[in-house]
Amino acid sequence: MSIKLINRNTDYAVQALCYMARREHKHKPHVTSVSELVEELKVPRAFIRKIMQILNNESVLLSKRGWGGGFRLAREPKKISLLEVVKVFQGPIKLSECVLQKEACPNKNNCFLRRRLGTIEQFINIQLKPITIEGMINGNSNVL
Amino acid sequence: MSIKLINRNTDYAVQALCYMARREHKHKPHVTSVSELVEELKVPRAFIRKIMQILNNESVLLSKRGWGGGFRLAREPKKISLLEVVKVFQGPIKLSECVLQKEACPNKNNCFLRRRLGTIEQFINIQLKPITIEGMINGNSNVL
DNA sequence: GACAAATGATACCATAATGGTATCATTATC
DNA sequence: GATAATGATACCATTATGGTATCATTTGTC
Repeated sequence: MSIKLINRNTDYAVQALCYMARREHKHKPHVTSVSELVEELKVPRAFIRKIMQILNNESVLLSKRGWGGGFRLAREPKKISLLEVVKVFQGPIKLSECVLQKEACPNKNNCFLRRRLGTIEQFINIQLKPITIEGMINGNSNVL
Repeated sequence: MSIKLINRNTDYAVQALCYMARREHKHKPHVTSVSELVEELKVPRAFIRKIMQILNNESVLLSKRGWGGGFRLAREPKKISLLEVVKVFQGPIKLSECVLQKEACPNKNNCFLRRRLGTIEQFINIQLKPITIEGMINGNSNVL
């Protein structure tokens, strides 16, 4: 029990995207199948499959069906951000939501708190946005 | 579905603590019963009761049993921080945990990511620490 | 065209976390 | 002793998370 920002979906998704980006770097137009991912990343087949389908629906990936099919990155790795992936699987980062219970907050404590949470929220977004798949496979931070 | 930093437990706890701090400010040694909180804050009785018990066990409150009993703040409002309350109900803020799946991360993407998450983690702690119950009832930020 | 290899869509399931209730025991005051 | 409070704890319902399974569809190869 501890607050977390990245769950298994997101984690696997990022791993898959990084793997595909590395692959693409070598042999240009590489189509990656779920089977390949399972072998390489040692992740549960059915689960990663669902994740890939979601990424496809969200236009992060392109898919090709049938024999020799699989997935490809829909964009350059430097144009896919961690923040985007997080949002796909865990929704937007809206820390302040929680405080406005049922009705709008009656006392202004909450409003004060909400401002502060807003600051944190903004910071997280700023920190995560510049982290791209490309940045991750190169291990450089771009910013830090 | 959206990432959140404060859940209902924490929210109710903060509301109760703020109420008690305000009360104490007027009539010095005020003992607050669960019944009073239920009336004032309109929160479910059994639930807030459990929350108060936890805060008591964690030395945020002192309790008095029997007739005329109830709870009092164990410390001055300015010495009770939001961060402390969050930790009691939601555990420490450890955003980086998630990434180190099962075994230690095999590739250094993760390590890079972890550093960045560490930065965010630190920021959240720095932002939340100076927010005290006193600060909240006065509506001033102390820092911002 | 038949077959096989892939994804598309979607329903399902198990476990844990969250939000909330209930009960019995104990303590303290009147 | 009655009553008003907390202490401890077990329980329950709903939702989120992590993961599986199934059937339909597409597509390349023979």
